[in-house]
Amino acid sequence: MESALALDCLSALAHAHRLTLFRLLVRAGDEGMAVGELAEATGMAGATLTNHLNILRRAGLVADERRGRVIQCRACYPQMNALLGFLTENCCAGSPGAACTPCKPKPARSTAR
Amino acid sequence: MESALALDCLSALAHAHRLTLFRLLVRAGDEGMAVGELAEATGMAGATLTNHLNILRRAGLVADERRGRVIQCRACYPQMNALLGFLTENCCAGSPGAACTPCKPKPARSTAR
DNA sequence: TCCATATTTCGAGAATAATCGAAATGTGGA
DNA sequence: TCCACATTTCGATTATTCTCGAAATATGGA
Repeated sequence: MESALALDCLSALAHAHRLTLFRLLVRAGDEGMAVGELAEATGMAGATLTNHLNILRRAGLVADERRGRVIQCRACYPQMNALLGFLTENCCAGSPGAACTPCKPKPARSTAR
Repeated sequence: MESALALDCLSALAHAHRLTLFRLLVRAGDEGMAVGELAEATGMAGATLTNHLNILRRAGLVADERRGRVIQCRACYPQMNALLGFLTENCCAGSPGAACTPCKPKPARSTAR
């Protein structure tokens, strides 16, 4: 996966609503869920939902298919796997037995502004 | 990993400069890189760099340690792995032999506004 | 103690993203 | 053909994020 596409994927997932949508679809499996079902599950306004779905679609993380009047969405597992591969690429390079020491998130003092 | 932390991690990585920084650190291995080295490698202004590093630190993706006057940063592999685990959690649930059909990113017609 | 170096915080302006009502589009059925 | 339903696009407003100069803080050495 190219860096630009990885960035699209990460940006797509880096939003509470979109992460929720994506996870709903991941759990829904191959059958997926209709846009209307997603609207009902999340309580989002139609336009807002479409906006978020478009972002996920452009990133290749969600695919859809029209079934009559309904549009059925599903998660694109391969794209997600490609993203994971991109992130771990060259991981621990140069440090053979890399310690991979755990570290905790900082308590956030003045939040990046 | 909790959803809120995953969101922090994804948001942290969902920015070209921060993704570049993180990947530089991933490749640098356990030894990591000094803030000054990162500044030189990326050409970012000091304040901008600190801002981005803070975001990565708060997400727990980057840790650092002072060595004299220099602050040495390194990628936190375990946090990254936890993020990957979060994303694949419940993957393909409900669809035993899930097709995982590939799908291409949409060509982006009117870009989500 | 005083200075040079490394990095962070502050503060403000510019750019980008999120939200939603209303109007437009596409589809199936009467 | 005409209508109801599902979803998307348009347009404008509000909120958030990015960026960077300048000032502040921390450290080691003279």
